[in-house]
Amino acid sequence: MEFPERLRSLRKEAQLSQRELAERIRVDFTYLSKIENGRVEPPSETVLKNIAKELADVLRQDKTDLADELITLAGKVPSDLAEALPQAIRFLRSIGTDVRSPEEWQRLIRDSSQEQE
Amino acid sequence: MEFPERLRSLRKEAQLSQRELAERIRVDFTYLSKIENGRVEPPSETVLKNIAKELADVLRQDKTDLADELITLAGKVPSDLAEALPQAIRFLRSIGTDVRSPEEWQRLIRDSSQEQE
DNA sequence: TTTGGTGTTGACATTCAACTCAACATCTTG
DNA sequence: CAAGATGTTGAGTTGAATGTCAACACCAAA
Repeated sequence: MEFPERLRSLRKEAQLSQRELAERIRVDFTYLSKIENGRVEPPSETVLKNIAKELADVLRQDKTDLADELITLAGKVPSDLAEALPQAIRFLRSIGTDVRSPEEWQRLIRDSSQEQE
Repeated sequence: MEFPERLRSLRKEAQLSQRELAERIRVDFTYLSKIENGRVEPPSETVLKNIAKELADVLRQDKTDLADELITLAGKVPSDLAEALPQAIRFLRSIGTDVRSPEEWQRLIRDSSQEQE
């Protein structure tokens, strides 16, 4: 699911109108509408975090996890994670991972989940 | 070493003047000066890649590696890597890595280098 | 001492992300 | 139908990112 649909889905799950959610996160509600319709780019990390906070609150989910989901779905990199990334890239290269290949990540996920069986 | 000094160092290593490098990457040479003096933010990923290409060419280094070094030093995330990142985050979480902790990355690097001994 | 090569600076230009605002459409329920 | 709640759209705003341009300073060699 892409970002706009995911956001709308979460908002409805939380049973909030665009106006309600928008007021809580202090943006104009018409902006939310455009976001949910993909008429504009996903919002800033700040707004995404605010959204995640409110929704996680209502839905009793983990705030950080939800923020990361939304931020990465939005095609961005959580800024605090970005700070750790130079290290991360070096590490992944050192173990021979092609850090640019989603397929390879898929494979790693499969491998690691099998280890736990 | 921070980005500005690293860039100047590489440029000198390649024995290029600011004007020479700037012309090759098609930006104004005064912009390079400001970058090397930290008077402005590091340039866009596009410019960084162009810089990496020229310098890697002269210095006979790997273009992608140099680009990644410069881009991450500049506090940015290589855009093609960013695309793989949602997968990456899920994987790293699945094996219990705190993806926000540079110290943890350090530890992983140490561990993996020991494995190879 | 002036000339050519180099680097620095301040002021400005341009573009774009990230919104707001006013107006309108639609839905629904008494 | 009327009226409140909800959602959509187009046009405009604003500040930050990403540069350019003109001017000047420095230095080494001819």
